[in-house]
Parts: sequence; structure tokens; C-alpha cells
Amino acid sequence: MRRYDASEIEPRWVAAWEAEGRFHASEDPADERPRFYALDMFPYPSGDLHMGHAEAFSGGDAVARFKAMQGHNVLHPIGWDAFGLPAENAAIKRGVPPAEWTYANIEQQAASFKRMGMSFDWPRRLNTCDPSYYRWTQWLFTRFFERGLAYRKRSPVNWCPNDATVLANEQVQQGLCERCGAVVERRDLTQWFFRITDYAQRLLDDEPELVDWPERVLTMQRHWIGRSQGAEVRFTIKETGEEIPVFTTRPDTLWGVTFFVFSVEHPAVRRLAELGGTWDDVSPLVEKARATSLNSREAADAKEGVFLGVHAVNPVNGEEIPCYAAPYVLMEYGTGAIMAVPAHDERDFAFARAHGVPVRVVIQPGDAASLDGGALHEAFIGEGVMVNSGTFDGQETPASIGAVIAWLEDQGSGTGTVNFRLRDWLISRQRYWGPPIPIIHCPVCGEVAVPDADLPVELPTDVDFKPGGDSPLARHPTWKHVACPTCGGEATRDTDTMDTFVDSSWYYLRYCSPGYLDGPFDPAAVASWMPVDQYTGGVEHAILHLLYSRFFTKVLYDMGMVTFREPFPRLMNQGQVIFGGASMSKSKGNIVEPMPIVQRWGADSMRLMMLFAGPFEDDIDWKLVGGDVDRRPGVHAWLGRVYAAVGEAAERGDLAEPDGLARLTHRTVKGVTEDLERFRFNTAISKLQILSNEMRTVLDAGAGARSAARALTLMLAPFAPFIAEELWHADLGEPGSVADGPWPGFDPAMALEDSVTLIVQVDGRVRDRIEVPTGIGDADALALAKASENAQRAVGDREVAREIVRAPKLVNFVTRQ
RNA sequence: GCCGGGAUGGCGGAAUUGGCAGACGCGCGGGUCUCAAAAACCCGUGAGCUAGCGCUCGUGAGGGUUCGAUCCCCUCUCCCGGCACCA
Repeated sequence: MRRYDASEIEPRWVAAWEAEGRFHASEDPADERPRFYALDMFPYPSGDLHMGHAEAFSGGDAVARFKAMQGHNVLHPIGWDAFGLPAENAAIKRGVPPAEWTYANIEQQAASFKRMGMSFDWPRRLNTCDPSYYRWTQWLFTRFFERGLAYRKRSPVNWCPNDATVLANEQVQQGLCERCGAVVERRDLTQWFFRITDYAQRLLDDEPELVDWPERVLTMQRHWIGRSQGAEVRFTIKETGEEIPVFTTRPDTLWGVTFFVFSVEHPAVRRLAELGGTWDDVSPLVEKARATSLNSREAADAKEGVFLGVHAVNPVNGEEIPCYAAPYVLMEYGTGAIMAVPAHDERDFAFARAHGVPVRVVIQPGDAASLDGGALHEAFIGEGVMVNSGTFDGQETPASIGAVIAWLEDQGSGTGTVNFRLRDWLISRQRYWGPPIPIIHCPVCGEVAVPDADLPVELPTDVDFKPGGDSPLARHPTWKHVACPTCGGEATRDTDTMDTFVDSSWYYLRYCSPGYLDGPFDPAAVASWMPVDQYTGGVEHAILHLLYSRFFTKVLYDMGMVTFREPFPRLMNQGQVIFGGASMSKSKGNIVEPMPIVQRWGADSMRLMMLFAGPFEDDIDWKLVGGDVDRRPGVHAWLGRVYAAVGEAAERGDLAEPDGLARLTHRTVKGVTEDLERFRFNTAISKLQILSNEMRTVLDAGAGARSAARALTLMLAPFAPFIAEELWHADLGEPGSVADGPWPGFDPAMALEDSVTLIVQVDGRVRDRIEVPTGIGDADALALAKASENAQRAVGDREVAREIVRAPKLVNFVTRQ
């Protein structure tokens, strides 16, 4: 008997597909097939492909191939997110220029993808570090700049001392650098930002257009945007007369304000403390805060804080209350100062207790008893009735909040407002491996965008790219010196580069027309492909890449460059590939790589292992499902059986096929089609295994199975494209590529089981099983059930009180107890 | 602390609308073939009781609804992920 040998089959088809130029999306206007844009998050070239890529792309490719077989004109592009810190750091470690290292990895990954049989539209490949790409990243920056969406400001920012660069808030995880894990520091620096906060509300409003996003990603984004409705209330500093606004979600507690707190970084703190004669006490707190990261792991002690020696006047009642500076108030949220209501806020309560500030109850809980005679043991933060609040007494939350806001606005001491947690996106980096920010600083004209005709501003190659205190570009002797585009005078280039997430915020648009020279993308091509029909990628981008891309798309929409507001209506997150319950890492020594598996058992087996291991969105623990690379995977053995069975079925030609097999084939087509639509690869493969098992039985009985074999081969193609192509040609003798389909259809009547098992229960317990025709009626089913000896014995001499009949599935006799 | 998702055999996991729990696969046990082994193929495989027909128990724990619950409701435990002084 012939033997399945992936190492003989697969390289042949890699070469054949390459030679005939398969998998190109058609731009022919006469091509009337519906278009389908299947996009996988593009990889980062920091080495060869890892297990995460293998998992994600096995799934993404199955979808792309499935859609193509169904008759869609599929765009399934590939490219590389090639700029950025990891590649740069790896290059530095190896002592080679980042470009050299990056391009070498790209070629390796491209070769691996080809060996895996990914159905990419190769001529469209792009990479973000290519000047022909980042020219347009820079062009987009200048458009943002013109619209006031890119701006420079000095502010406290996240600084990674190890990578020697600033980081976006989104890149700080629990106070640590997302990339290297170093403790992030806080520095006051002048940096470039994108005004994503202008789009905060729209990022929420357009959520209904994200028709198929994982719920957890939506909640993460919602939480990150962090919308709070409330009021801005203006307090006056008694000693200076200046107004200091605060944000509160509970203006109904204004009558319970007993002190006022500034963030230690608030610009007024030093001045007020000096005025109040307390600066010597306050300054150590300020110094301490400066050294702590913005997203510090340790929340500041809510009790820590110092009296400033000045007072604030409560606008609702004119009361004078003490002002403090305390680290528990964040400069980054709200206005950097708060009105403190200890009776109704946990942190304010703890602070008040520690500093001997009075606690005044102004919200009475529904059950007044829980106030314990007015002596609070903890803050009451729930809803209730206003008390001790002048004319507002008796009003109930939440209606009271609106009433107070209306009154504040009438009084001119406050306004209803919305506050967001989202901060502007810090995009400048003091590193070499990114697109230079296309701005020229002119002593006369200020910040001037590099004219379109001068783009791209190319990265110099003769530069010491190692990270240092400033940008490597600043250290180049000549690069930054240019004439001002506006006045012609001496000026200097901005020497920072852009965050790599800027590059990846628009790559999906570039894929639609990768060689386009008149803009970042051809509007007609984008109109015909976008939005992406199915986006696949890791959940680690739940906030970063996905939020930024949504923001970019909305800006482009406002610019009239695209006609849609959301780029990715459908998103699927594949699970992580882990090992022994933990992520794979060099330090743990538990790294498994896909290519050795491909070499040993073939790409088809590797892909099937990934997709059969469990639901696509669940994590895969390779320790549990992968085993030793030298041990033959179960799916490989299965492919061997398929190879044999399809071969035998083909040899028997048109020998009659049992009706049962034909029915199973139709049922399998129905099930696999539905499973593929829902990313249920594991159950789809299981159904194919059931079909191939049945084929084996039929063949062993001497019957034919050719049409089952043909359908099986077609349905196998999205998962195991090589063996499917081989069987299609060599065994079934079909013309063309199996990848062109067409995807098999099914007859709904044939997809029904011809008989089902009728369950006979007595008091809910299964007592008999009877094979009955699918179309059996209730009366016949009941008659059969009554005739069951097993059921009769179980009923015994008890009386049947009720008969539940659900033909054709079940009859339940309920006896009188 | 808050938000989201989970918990099913030795393992990965199946199970339309509430209707045979454990599909499919791995592993394991037995067998065929072989001088032997590997491979391949066949049979078995939730637990307990039983000579057998069969019976009982069983989807994290406890309760509820129902003729019937892995599925719906309530309470709880544990696990994973995210956020974490957000005023």
C-alpha cells in the first residue's frame, strides 16, 4: 500500500503554486465575484515565525481559502510591521544594523509562510520600514498636523530607562515597560501627541458598527476610554482669589465637601504652598511623585498628604475648607484637583480620618438605619436622599444630580460635563528604528511640516543607532540641518521617530493598492475592498493597535478619504499558544517552534494540530496537545488514512455508494460549512474524521465512495491544502486547483438522518432506545414507546400520570409518585 | 476591589431551542501481523455494583424551576484574562 509522505508532496506544491502565481485578488472590474477581505494582523519580524503565528495564520488561511472556494474574490495579503523597538533591540544585541536584521527576518518568515502553504497575495507584500511605505506614514502625520491632531507639548510622560525612550500610556503595563519589563519612570518632556481624545466619544458611539467583536475586547476599549458623566465645579482659593476647577461625578455631594486636594504635580501647588508657608513639608512629596511611574503598580497611600496652608471656598455654601496636596489625586485625570467628600468617598474618608478633617453626611441611604446614628464607619457611596444640603434636601439620586448641575449652571459656578480616562496618544520616540517625524523646527516660523514633495524624510544609515539620552538622529552630524521650507532660513529637523503603532494604524488600507504613488492608498481600491470582512489576530492588541486603527479610520473619514467609520467590523481573537500553563519564553526554556514540526510532519499536520486542538479563540497548551516533535501527531496518522481511503475510493471509480455514506456526506458538508462560518475549526475537522471513518467502513465492505472522497478532499482543502491538492489531482484526476473549489453544496433533504434514536424515558430516566424514521409522528412514537418491554418493566405496576411525547426524539412516561 | 470569561473522563475537547452526557482525537489496555520490535489494522476504555439481563452514581459545590438541567434561576468555591486611587 502507498504511504503518505508530506515531505514529498508539500514542497512540490509550494513550487507549483509559486510558479503559477496563485492566490491573487482580482482587480478586474469585470470580475463579478463578491469581494472578501480576509486580514490577519501582520507579523513582527523579530525572528522566525513562532507558534502564535502558526495558530493565527492557520485559522486566517482556512477562512481565506474557504471564502475563495465559496466563490469570493479574496484579498488575503501579508506584510511586515517592521519598524520598532524589538527588532531594533535585537539588532543592537547582535551588532548588526536594524535594517539588515529586519530584512533578513522578513525573508525567513516569508519563506516559512510559503512552506506552510499560506494563500497570500504575495505581490502585495509590504513592510512598514520601506521608504515607499513610511513616506505615506509621514504624509499622514503632516495631514494630522495640519488639522491640529498632531501637536507637541511638554508634560509628564512615561520614560523607559532601559529602552531610553518615552512610551504611550497604552504601552505601560502595571507600571512596567510593555516591551522590556523595566520599571517606567516619569519625566517632564516635550513630545508629539495625536489628539485621540477628540475622538473619545465617537470611539464609543460607533461601537454598534463593530458587529462581531469579542465582548471582552469591547469592554476593554470601553474601560480604557473611561467615559464619566458629571460636572466641573469651580472652587475659589480664598488667599489668592484664583478659581480651581474640579471634576466630580457626584455634584449632589457638594454640601458634604470638607476639604480640597491638589495632585502633588498640580502647577499651582508650589506657589500655594510657598504662600501658605508649607513648601518645606510639601516638596518631599512632589519629589517622590516625580520618581514614580504614571501607571504605578502600588497605589499611593490614600492617607498620605500635606496641608498647603491655604483654603478653598465651596461655591455652594461659601464654606472655607483646607487645601491639601496628596499623591492619591492624579494629575492625569480630571483637572488634577478634587473636592473631597469623606462621607461619600472611600479615599476621602480614609484621608479625613488620618488628618482629623470633619466628615459630613449629605446622602442618606434608603434605609437610614445603616447610618448607625450618624456615626459613619465607612464611606457611603451608594444612592440615597440628599440631607444637610439646603434647599436640595429630600431629592433622590440619581435625579438629584441633574438638578444640582442645572442649579450650578444657573449660579455660574459649574457646568455639566463629561470626562474621559483616555489620554492623547504619545507618538514620538527617542529611537532610531522608526519613521522620522516630518517636522522642521524653524526659529522664525516655528514647527513646519515637511512639504509633500520632500517626503519621505529618509532615515540616515550612517548613524550610531544605539539608544542614549536623546534620539540617535540628533547625534548625526549633518542630518538634522536643513533650510526652513517656509522662509528658507536655517532650521533643524525633528529628531524623534514615530511609534511603530502609527505604522500599523493604516497598513490594511495600503494593502488595497500597495504600489500606489499618488497617496497612501487608491481611494477606488479602498472603496472596493474595505472595510475588512474578517480580521484575525491576538487579543494583546485589544486596546493598542485596534483603538489606534479605529481612530485613524475616523480621522480619514473626516478628511473625506474613506467612506466608512470602522475598519474592522468583524474581529476574531485566536488564543495564545502556551506551554505548561505559562507563556513560552527563552528564560523558561519552553519554546516550541512551528517550522521543526513542519519539517518533520508537514505543514498540513502542523495546521491541523493547531486547529484541531480546541476552539480557535481558546488558548492551546502545547504541553498537553503537542507532545514531542518526534512523536507522530494523531492528525498526521489521520491524514495517512485519508490518503489511503481517497486513493482506494478513486480506484473504484463509480462503483455504487451506499445511501448512508451519501447522507453522511451531505450532513458533513452542511456541518463543516456552518462550522467554518463560525470559526469552529475543531468541530469541522472532527466531522471530516467521522466522514473518513465511514468511508473506511464502506470501502472495507467492498462498496464505492468516490463522491464522498471528492467532497472530503474539497472540505479538507482549507485546513490541509497540500494533501487536498495532491488527492485532487493525482487521485481524483480533477482539473484545476482544489483551492478554486467550488465548495461542495448539500441537499437539505439528504442532510437529514434517515433514522433517529427515539429515547424512551420513565420518570426522566432512559429505559430504552428505539431506531425510528426521522419523520415519525407523536402517535406512532408513543405507540412504539408503549410497546417497549424495558419501559414497561420500569413502570411496573405504577400508574402513568403523564406522557411527554417529543417525536422523533423522546417519549417520557411520568408515573404517579 | 471592579469588569469579562471559565470549571465536563487519565488528557485536548463535543453536545441546535432544556431531551441518549462524554462526539472526534490523544493516551492507556487487549488482540492481529512479525523471529522480535516499530508501523499499520481490529476490539475495549467515565465511576461503582452485577455471573448476566441490567441497576446506581456522574458535567466545580449547594439549592431552585421543570416530566426532564452540562444548558435556565439563586448562593458559593476555585481558575484565567483585563483594569486597578478614574474623583
